[in-house]
Amino acid sequence: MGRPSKKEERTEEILQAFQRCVASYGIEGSTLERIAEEAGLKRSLVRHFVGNREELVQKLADRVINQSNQQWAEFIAWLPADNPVPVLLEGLFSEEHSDPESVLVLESLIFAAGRDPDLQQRMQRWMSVFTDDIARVLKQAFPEADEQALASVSYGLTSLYFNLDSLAPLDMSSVYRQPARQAADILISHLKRLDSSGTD
Amino acid sequence: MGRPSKKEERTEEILQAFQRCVASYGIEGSTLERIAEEAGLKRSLVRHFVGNREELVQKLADRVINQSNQQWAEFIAWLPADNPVPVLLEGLFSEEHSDPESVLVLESLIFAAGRDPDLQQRMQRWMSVFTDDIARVLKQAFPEADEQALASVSYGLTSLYFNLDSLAPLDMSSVYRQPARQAADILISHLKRLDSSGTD
DNA sequence: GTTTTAATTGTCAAAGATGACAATTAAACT
DNA sequence: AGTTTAATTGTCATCTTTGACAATTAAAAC
Repeated sequence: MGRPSKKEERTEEILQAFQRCVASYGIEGSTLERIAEEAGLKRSLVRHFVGNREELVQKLADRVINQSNQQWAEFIAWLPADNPVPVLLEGLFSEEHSDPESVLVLESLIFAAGRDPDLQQRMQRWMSVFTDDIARVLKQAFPEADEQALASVSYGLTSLYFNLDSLAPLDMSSVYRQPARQAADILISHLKRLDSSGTD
Repeated sequence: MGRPSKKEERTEEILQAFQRCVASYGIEGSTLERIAEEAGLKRSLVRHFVGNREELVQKLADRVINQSNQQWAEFIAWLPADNPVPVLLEGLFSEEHSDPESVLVLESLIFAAGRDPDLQQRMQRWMSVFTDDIARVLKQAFPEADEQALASVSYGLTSLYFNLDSLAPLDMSSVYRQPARQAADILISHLKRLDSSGTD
């Protein structure tokens, strides 16, 4: 009985609004007032549903990290067993699949990790999962390539991917997307050459 | 006559302190109070010498961009005419030459450029100079390589360089420096293969 | 319609950040 | 010593952000 709770939806709306704010103003620049306005709510409601500022940031981090982990895991699992590399590159560098906002939020979290040991550990792990998963896919496609080369190419792809979105505020993605993609191709072609057993 | 002015030194000290603050708290998180404390001065003095917050940010941007441009120009000019590429890579990826603080500040400026059209233009130009200069050096070393490949490798090196420093808050540079360096080598080796006239 | 539960609104005080300015002190020069 | 210039200190009013909580309204069950 009693009035039905909107806690879950509201929390979701608020965290989404927070995410948008962080993407354009950064964590420190996202005041409760701004978040509330972005969510179309009163500030009191933000506090009522999600808590104080500290909890808000904590929950945003949880949400973003979990969401990213999940989407990434799905993406990796969804890659075709047969010839995964071109699909991987498409997913990382095509305009349709790009999501600068999420990446900017993740970067803000990495930045904030500098003064939050807990967050630092989580983002370290998050980063490792990213490069390790890529390395695993590459290893499968190029089994003869040595581990160092695989690790380097994985890291290289990661750098190219993140850098592209971190330059989003400059509004030059149209200029840099193609070079990023081509640089990725070059890194991959290096593995192809190392691996003459190439099914690729 | 009269008491000698310390405006220049103080301004310098304040902007350096601001820079340190930005590197760990971001632009929005750098309050005048914090900057003053970091500089070992009273807040009134910060205002007295540099002006209000707006001017402070403006002058920081000027300083960082100009300083970066100048150091970069010197670095490029200082490269040996003979075999510049290995020295270029050393400068970009060796631990001794790394300066994460400056890069973090530049990234904060790029981030802030999202809501400041003026700054956006300046950072666009700054970014272009960076990649174009690298492309010029590579062009000289590999004259036969096609322009697209040169542009892609230049952008790739830039991404690897920036990403390495932007991960500084994670305190994993010791892990990622070598992969970054090796990925850079892979990109370069691609140009070598394209350019059989290689003096390199 | 009464009860119950929770969303929603509104307000107030405390803390933090900023801007402005008066008062004082320090370092030069004559 | 006196003058001049500017650094330095201190304070006050204002604005913003935040936290806390009371009062009201809305939606369900009975």
